[in-house]
Amino acid sequence: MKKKNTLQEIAQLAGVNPSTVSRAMNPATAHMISPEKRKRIQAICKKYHYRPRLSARAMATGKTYKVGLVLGAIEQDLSNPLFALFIRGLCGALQSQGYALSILWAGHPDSSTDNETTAFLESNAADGYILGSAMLGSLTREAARACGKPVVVLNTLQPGGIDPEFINLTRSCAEAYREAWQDIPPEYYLHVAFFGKNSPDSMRKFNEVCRFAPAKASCETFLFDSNRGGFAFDLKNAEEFAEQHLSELKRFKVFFCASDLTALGLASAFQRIGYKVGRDIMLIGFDNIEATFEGVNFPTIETPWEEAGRSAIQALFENLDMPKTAITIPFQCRYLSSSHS
Amino acid sequence: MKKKNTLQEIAQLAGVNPSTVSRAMNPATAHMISPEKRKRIQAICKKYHYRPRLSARAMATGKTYKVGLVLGAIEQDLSNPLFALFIRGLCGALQSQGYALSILWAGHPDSSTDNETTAFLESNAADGYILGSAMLGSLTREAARACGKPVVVLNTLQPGGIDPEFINLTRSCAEAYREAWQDIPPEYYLHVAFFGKNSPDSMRKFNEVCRFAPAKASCETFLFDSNRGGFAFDLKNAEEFAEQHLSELKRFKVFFCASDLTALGLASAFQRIGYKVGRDIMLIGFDNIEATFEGVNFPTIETPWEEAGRSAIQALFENLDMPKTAITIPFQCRYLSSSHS
DNA sequence: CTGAAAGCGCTTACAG
DNA sequence: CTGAAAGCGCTTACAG
Repeated sequence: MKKKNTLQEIAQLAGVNPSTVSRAMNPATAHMISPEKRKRIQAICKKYHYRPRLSARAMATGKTYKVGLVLGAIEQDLSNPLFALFIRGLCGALQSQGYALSILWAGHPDSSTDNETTAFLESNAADGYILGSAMLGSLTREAARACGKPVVVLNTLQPGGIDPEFINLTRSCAEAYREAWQDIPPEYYLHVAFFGKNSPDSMRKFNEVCRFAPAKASCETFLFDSNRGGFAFDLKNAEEFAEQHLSELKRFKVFFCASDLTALGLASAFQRIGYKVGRDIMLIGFDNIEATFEGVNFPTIETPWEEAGRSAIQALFENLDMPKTAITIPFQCRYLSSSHS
Repeated sequence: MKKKNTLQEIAQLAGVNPSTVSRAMNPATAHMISPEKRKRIQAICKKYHYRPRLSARAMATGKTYKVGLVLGAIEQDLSNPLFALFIRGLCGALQSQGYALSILWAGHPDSSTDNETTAFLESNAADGYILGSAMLGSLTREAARACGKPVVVLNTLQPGGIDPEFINLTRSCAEAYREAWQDIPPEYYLHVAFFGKNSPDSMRKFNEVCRFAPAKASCETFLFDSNRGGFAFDLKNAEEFAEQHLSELKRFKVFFCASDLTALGLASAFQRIGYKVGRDIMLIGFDNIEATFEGVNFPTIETPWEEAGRSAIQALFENLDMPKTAITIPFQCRYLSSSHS
């Protein structure tokens, strides 16, 4: 079947007006066409692999059917498996509506790619944007602000607070940490530590841990500077640090960990000296990677990244007309007790 | 400055014909306009943050200014830091030409997202496609074949051979392995092993190692089944396996490793028994992650992923008109001796 | 070098 | 339920 290229040609083949074909092919208007005619038209379209050309439809409707994901340090953002889940959420929600995700590499702040990004934003290349990285140049942020389209910022990655001009997608771990504390026997309250890589993200998590600590509890920190970058080294880095500081670490019974990988590293170190996780020490992970691949055997706190991606898209679609409201879309982390695996 | 939305408005402001504005704004035609007029028009456009709307331009030119990256198992593909480099290469090359990358999640083979992908491909949503994953449904592959647009397949991920209907981006490690062997003292030729995770990718690497082995050399394999998925565990998995098989491993002097991470795991295991890498044993890594973050202290084989991304785009652009030629675009791996760090 | 006009392939009031 | 027509905002021969 040779591919037919335009509405016109299909209309001729079907012996109807192009507008009839158009209506039959659009789910939103298909009901206007009599069932027999609709079926016949759709059959012809399928036969010739015809679909309305997206750019023509875009021109006619004023939409672009694109949402732009603006990334700064691609190599960092994209190499996190959890970010991949977020993207999957974005793509899933978009594609079911006939939209697609466009990646915009804003490069390093204020580089030439920053300008390309600005150009992209100013050329109405998408109906909405998602700022997915903390590493964005001011030019890019400014252009996003001025583009007249709704913008979602991923606030987990954003050290600052709520941005009044954007739609803020924020992570809320309150409930999860509260539940985690409830699982800790009170006799351990004075033997709780936070363990993880020294990073702003860890500090934020530590603050949350403290915020929801019971009255008589306390929490110390063990933060290691990672000489090797990338989360692929998190496990090993954690293990090495733990081995070096085992004598101090042994004073504690419970560890809130910055990630599942650091928790696994800590576990390895303890296992080497015969400690058993769950018996001698208690670990509470934070989903970093583990949950995407297999069950964990200690409790962890899960961030519903895919769901967050879907929420981001939903928020964009709901704000297509009134772009610049200060909105906060929280997504709740969940505490998963160890039995979940 | 209120944003001006159309060529018309800008033309009025500048007191010229819309076509003159159009020409002044397009780098390819700007030379047709007298310098003074051009400057004046460009200044006005900048002042009002005006750029020609991409979808209108697309309609007029018949291009889409998009290239689609078709991904199957997003969570796998995107979570590899090296794939991120590939994407950076794609985005960089595209953006400098006014193009953007669209992500297409084809989902699990033959699921409903497969249909969405087909719909996307049939609606002329991009000027070319890159099949970035081995995990693609047959529907998707078929649609890519039929879409009348150039298609690049990433052949490193493809177990099969060259596909005559696509542009094949293939990795060539011949030269790198040849050089690697040259660095190995002949007295070790009978004490060489390949070490890595048991996977098709490892097997292909092992085959290459053997193919370029000197006449009197031999190479055994040590492949471990990874009980934990994801490359974040590669290091730890390798280390554990190596510790369990240390007595056998000690028979060897040289290890070709499937990745830098597995090499690091192996190194850890040997270090625990006092061996020193570079003195007692020789490791040859394969860039998996390490090189993106820091120098390695053993030789490795680097795949120029970002360059590969740029090559993919170049190949697409060169084949916009004659899409279905069997083309092979090789990208050469490089052997990096340990001195490079 | 610049303008007037046709046209890209759809969608969607409007009329019947 | 269907058709004829206008229009979305650009680009690009064509004419001058």
